[in-house]
Amino acid sequence: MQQEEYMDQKSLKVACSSCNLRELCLPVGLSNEELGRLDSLIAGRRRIKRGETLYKSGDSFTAIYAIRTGFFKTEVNTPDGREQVTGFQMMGEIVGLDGIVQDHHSCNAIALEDSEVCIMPFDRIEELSREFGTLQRHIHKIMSREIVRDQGVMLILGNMRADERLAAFLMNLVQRLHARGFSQSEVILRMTRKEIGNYLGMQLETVSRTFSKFVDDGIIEVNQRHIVIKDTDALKGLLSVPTSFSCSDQPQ
Amino acid sequence: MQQEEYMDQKSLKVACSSCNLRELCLPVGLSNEELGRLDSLIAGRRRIKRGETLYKSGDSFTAIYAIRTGFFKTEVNTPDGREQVTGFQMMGEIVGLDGIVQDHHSCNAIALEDSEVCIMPFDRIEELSREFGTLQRHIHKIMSREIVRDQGVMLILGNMRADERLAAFLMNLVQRLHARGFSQSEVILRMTRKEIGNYLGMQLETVSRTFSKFVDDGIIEVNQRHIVIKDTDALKGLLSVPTSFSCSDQPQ
DNA sequence: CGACACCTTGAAGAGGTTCAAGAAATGTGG
DNA sequence: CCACATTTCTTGAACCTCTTCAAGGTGTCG
Repeated sequence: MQQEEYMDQKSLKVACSSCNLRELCLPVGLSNEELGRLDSLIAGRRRIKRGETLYKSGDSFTAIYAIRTGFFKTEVNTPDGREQVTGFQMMGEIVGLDGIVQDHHSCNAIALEDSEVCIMPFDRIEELSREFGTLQRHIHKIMSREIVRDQGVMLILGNMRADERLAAFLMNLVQRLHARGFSQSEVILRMTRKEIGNYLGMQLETVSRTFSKFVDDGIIEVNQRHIVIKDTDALKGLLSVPTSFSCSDQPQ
Repeated sequence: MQQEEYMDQKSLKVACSSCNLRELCLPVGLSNEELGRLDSLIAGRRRIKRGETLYKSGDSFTAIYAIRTGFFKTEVNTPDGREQVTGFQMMGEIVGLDGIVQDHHSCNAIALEDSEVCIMPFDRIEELSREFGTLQRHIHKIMSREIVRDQGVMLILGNMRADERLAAFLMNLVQRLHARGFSQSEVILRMTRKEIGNYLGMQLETVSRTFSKFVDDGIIEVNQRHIVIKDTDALKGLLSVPTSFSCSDQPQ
């Protein structure tokens, strides 16, 4: 099942220095020399098919992963069968940081579409971090960003009503996609209503109904998973807070 | 207002090596030599009176703080006046990690009782981290622990009903206090019903009512902020998940 | 001792859940 | 490539948990 398809490093040119995500991923702000050294940090790549797990709760922690292509969700499970989606991750984003503290992962990372990740062994990261202050600082920022993102999710879950939650979710998604060169007003959702609802602390029926309400209000168009945002201001207005508060994206 | 009461480092013996929290705080697992060097990491201490802020959203980030005595809450604010309590921190725990990513803090840290913290300038931490792999790893674990804790809060906010949330909150609090040598069955709450409610995504009236229900069921005794847990199993039973899932505490 | 913040409890109401049914899309195997 | 099974999505209606509004009680601090 979990056949690890490690790629030959040379033949597939696994290199941050030539990756078109280098502005979004780990290497941000590194010098050319540092960037060259960084390439040695990638142990290889791995393809994960839709529905398969990159890692799951309890797996021993060895590496963090940079998403090259595709889309993931992370979820925590409880022994009594409940689960909570803790985030959706797209290309250029890093997953796996949850595993550091216990040397085992504490959540599952599941591909929502066929995906590919760069494998970055964590000892190697720590090693290089001791050498390069820039990389060290960058790793710290990535972890801090995750903490700040989580604060934003708590705000959504603790303070907002259904329509505000969904508006915040959509705005956040579109913003992150826009930073990657995609449309500011269109999204193809990679997750089901159920997964959205679980993430936002509501039932799938409520998600569906709220989408329908947005359509009635002329704010969006919905065709299954294809969402067109017709009135961005109205969507922002539902939050009445700057759209940055729950941004999982690279700020600096 | 924000008069920074830096203490003389020598006169007050600001030293991890002689701190009675060293088993819970930063120095965990360091050798004696490392521990000696670590002392140089503490730039001093600061006292924060009840109600005052250690740092607030927008403050420039210079240091993280180890709580020596007292109790804090962290909260994020939105421009439209809403706020969300993102955590309660007690002695031996670290606050301030939210500031790394933007070089400015993204939340407020407010003392819920007269408190004292150790100031640990972050450049100094990064410097020493490059030297000591043990410290480096430890910093990474602290940040990862915060991420895992936040996942637990998301689970509470996204999946649980009022009574489950409050039970989880109480269990978590008591557990962390127990690890610090306090009673396993008694707590003096340092926060108001309103703050508990805000943290748990419910109204203060619901918190109050749920406490009353627990009392009726013989699970706890309540005298204002003094809580006695009479039936730990019943409290755990309300969760039906191991009590570790939302633990903000030092696992390893 | 009085002012203020905090807590409790009741009653009415709203937002969201749950249950149910049907429609649409997707995937599978022949 | 089509037919069938399965998953996903939408919508309705009843119900329930939690919120909101209100009032009174309790504790605390100057």
